[in-house]
Amino acid sequence: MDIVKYKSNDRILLAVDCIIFGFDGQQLKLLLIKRDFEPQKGKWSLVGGFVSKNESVDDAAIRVLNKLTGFTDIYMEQLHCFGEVDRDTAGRVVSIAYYSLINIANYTEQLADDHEAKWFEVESRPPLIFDHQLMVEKALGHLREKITTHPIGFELLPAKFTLPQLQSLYEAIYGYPIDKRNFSKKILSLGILKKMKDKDMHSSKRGAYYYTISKTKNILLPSRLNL
Amino acid sequence: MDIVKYKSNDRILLAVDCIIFGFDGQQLKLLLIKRDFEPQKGKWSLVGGFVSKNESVDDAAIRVLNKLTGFTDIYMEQLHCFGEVDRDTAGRVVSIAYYSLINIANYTEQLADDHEAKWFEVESRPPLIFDHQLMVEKALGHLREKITTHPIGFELLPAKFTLPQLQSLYEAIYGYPIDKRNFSKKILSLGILKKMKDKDMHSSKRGAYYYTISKTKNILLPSRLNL
DNA sequence: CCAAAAGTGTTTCTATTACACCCATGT
DNA sequence: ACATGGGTGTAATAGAAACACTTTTGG
Repeated sequence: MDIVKYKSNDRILLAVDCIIFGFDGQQLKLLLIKRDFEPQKGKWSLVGGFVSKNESVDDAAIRVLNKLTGFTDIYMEQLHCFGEVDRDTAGRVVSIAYYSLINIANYTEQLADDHEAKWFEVESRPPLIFDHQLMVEKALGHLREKITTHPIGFELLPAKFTLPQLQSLYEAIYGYPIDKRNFSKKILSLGILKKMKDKDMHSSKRGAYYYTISKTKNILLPSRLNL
Repeated sequence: MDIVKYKSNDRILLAVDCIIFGFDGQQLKLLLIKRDFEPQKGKWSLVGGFVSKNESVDDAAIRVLNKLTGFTDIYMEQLHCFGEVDRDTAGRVVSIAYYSLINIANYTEQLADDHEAKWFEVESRPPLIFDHQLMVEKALGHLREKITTHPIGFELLPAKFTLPQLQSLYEAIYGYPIDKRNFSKKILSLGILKKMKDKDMHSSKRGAYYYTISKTKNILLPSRLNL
């Protein structure tokens, strides 16, 4: 198969780990699993897995995420390669971290039970194994940056969402409150939201109009949001 | 040494590749080498090397760069992991790409000759092996983004530089001209440059004042440059 | 004295921020 | 009728962009 083979003996175990964000309407959440193998069995951990020889690293990340959630078509982005020699206590493993945004409503209790997975509020997450804390922190920073320059927040919400919901999401990610007049002005000025005729009547008596993201538009923001 | 060993057989060759940027006063340059081993021997390539089992991925990148340039203390940042199955025609190799900024003046002809290395203008670089083109494009995008939010441009210049030099650098990276009045206003307003008493008399009869970056200051920009 | 690059301010315009009241409805 | 969250506009401020002339000095 290979025409030339490299001589190096330093083959290394490659893993992917996935920082999975969700949003429950109030808070930014993180999906963690109870690790079911040694070392550190029983501790909370990001979802991960080894990259096999005949799959791309991206595919491995997709596979790992799909196994846990059953979803395909998940927003996922490579974050960083974590390559310290002793990051995994059981041997040399280099890990490529990905983060993904999923609509928490699609994630059932059943799925969580099957994998001993649990959603944690990001800010009060438990201790994690290895360098997974580092990964989460880095992912958070990236997410905050990304959401100000690209319209990815919608991935965390249902297909139909209200402006107050979207604003809560931004507030949860940024960690501070935003003026709602300025928020709606700016978000709507992007021209990527389409107002629906119907309203969400759950959150208030008056109801809040639903919006959808109009996929026809180019999803690159002209500038940063600066909220 | 290991308490627990993972069972996976899918150990993979891990490489690092380095996109090395330099600036000659006019143009943004890229340091490439003539590959001296198969496959693709004789083609232009980024500098790279395999990650050995007992060094971190970051250390491998530093080692590779140091071997080529002799420099330590180089600005270097991890870019992305390239993990397609067939990216390397000689076998499964996953590569972690780094980009680095070096002061081209410190790089001697001797060093270049020793490694069959050559500086190319970024915009007219030769065809590169494997997915190295992709890596360069991604690095360029990152560099453009990074230089608008962090004061890293100085890494490409000598310790003493003039404002016109710094502006040329930004222009080379952005690929378009900048108004010099707005540029100096903005750069100086950051408060991280220190004006020297002496001038660079090479570029004009009048001479241009030298500046240095005052390392005492925090090197995080308060905001983006937006030039 | 002239060519060539360095240096410097003001105005216009655009984007961001701050801020408060009315609306619709279920109870 | 009232409490609750939804929706909306304007004025002040700050930042970005556009723009042209004077200075210095080697040749």
